[in-house]
Amino acid sequence: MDGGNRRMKTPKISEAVVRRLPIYLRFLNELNVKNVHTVSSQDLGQKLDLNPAQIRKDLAYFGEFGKKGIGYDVGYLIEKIRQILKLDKLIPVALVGTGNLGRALSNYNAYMHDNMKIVAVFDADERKIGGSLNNLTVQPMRELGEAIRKHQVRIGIITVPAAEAQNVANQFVEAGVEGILNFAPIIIKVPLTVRVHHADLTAELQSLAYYLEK
Amino acid sequence: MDGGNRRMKTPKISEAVVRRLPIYLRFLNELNVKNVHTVSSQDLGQKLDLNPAQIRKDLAYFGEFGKKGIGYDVGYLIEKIRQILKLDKLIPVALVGTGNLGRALSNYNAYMHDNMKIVAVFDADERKIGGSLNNLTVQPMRELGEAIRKHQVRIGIITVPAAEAQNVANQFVEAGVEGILNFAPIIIKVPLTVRVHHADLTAELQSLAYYLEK
DNA sequence: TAGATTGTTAATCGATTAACAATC
DNA sequence: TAGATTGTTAATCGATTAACAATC
Repeated sequence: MDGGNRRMKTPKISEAVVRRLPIYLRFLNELNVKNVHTVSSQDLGQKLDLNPAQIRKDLAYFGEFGKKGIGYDVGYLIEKIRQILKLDKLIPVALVGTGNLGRALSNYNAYMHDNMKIVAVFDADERKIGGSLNNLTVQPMRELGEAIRKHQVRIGIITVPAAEAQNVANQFVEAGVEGILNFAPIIIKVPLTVRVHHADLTAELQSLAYYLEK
Repeated sequence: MDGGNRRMKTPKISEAVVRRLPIYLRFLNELNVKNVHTVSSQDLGQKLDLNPAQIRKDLAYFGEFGKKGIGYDVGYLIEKIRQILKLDKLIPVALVGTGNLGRALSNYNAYMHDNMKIVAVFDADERKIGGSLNNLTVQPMRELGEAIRKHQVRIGIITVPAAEAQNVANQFVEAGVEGILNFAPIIIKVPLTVRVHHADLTAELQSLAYYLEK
């Protein structure tokens, strides 16, 4: 289902593991800012509400980054996780949909995500086109393909209404995007070669309701 | 770790199951709008990229909602899932942080989430106070406790910078909120009686990078 | 009746946690 | 050396999927 084992550099990393790496990275960056140079799986587990054994196991999938009896060097581990997540080189990102959510994300992005950079923004609404968003000019949808190829965009973000999301996804795929982060409340269909993550804010909120008393 | 088995109405429902219920609900609502009256686990699985057996099993935790040989009645299943998720009665929600993300969510909310309603919004920035957000007036933080009690707010949404998130969470907890949806990129600590969901947009995006080729 | 599809049990698969030898 | 902590194996736990009797 994976289409053959690429380079077999890593055996078979589960999604759960990959999703925890950014969490580790973020906390390590905090430690780094505070000039903390060493951290144990114990410390990490405590702060992140995770089992220390799990953290060690997660990291061990990718190499031996720690020192027995000591722990992990913060700077070194940051470097390694950034490599694993491919955040050690610039990843150009495009965004479609310049509503509140789109604007929120491009601000977020402007200073938060090391090496992921929104390089083009699009909107289907003629009135929004030509407007400015975080130093970028909002472009019409018809320019999407060309702009994506020109900037070598690898990841697309969808912040449009559900009814338009599949259409936008198709255009992203057509233009050669490798990954999509979809905020529209709908399951979009793409070829197996394209990875989709679904940030489902409504589902997040509704599932929270389940845990209310009575 | 759960503090005893409450009413034992349901045996022990996993988080994974609960997170899928809103997905089912949303698609069922779409069918309902299209006047589709019956749906099979097969159909659902196809549209939602899930195994039909899993869908049947998920639903079976809560009762026998289908008819053998026929499938599920769309309207009836909607009603049942809404009950399970406690969306059959109004759930008042408060939001702290009226930046782009906060504004995006309150718009979203205004028309999307059946029976979850943002009834109060707050900001720490004096300049934002008194402003209007989706028919609500932005209130200062000092009014949070009183407003939450007055409106019987049960869920709090945090859309403030990481540095302030724990503080806001504390105030939510203090005021008696039962669940928190946290958008700040930090793990917040709350008593076990309060449920926290973490919508980690940065992590979502960064983990996507892992799946890029090369 | 024949065909379809549920609810549920059993089988499989995968992820988390515990335990501990290795070693800094 | 004694204490601490990793990397890793084994044990446990939990979730997904397959299979099928029941039945509409």
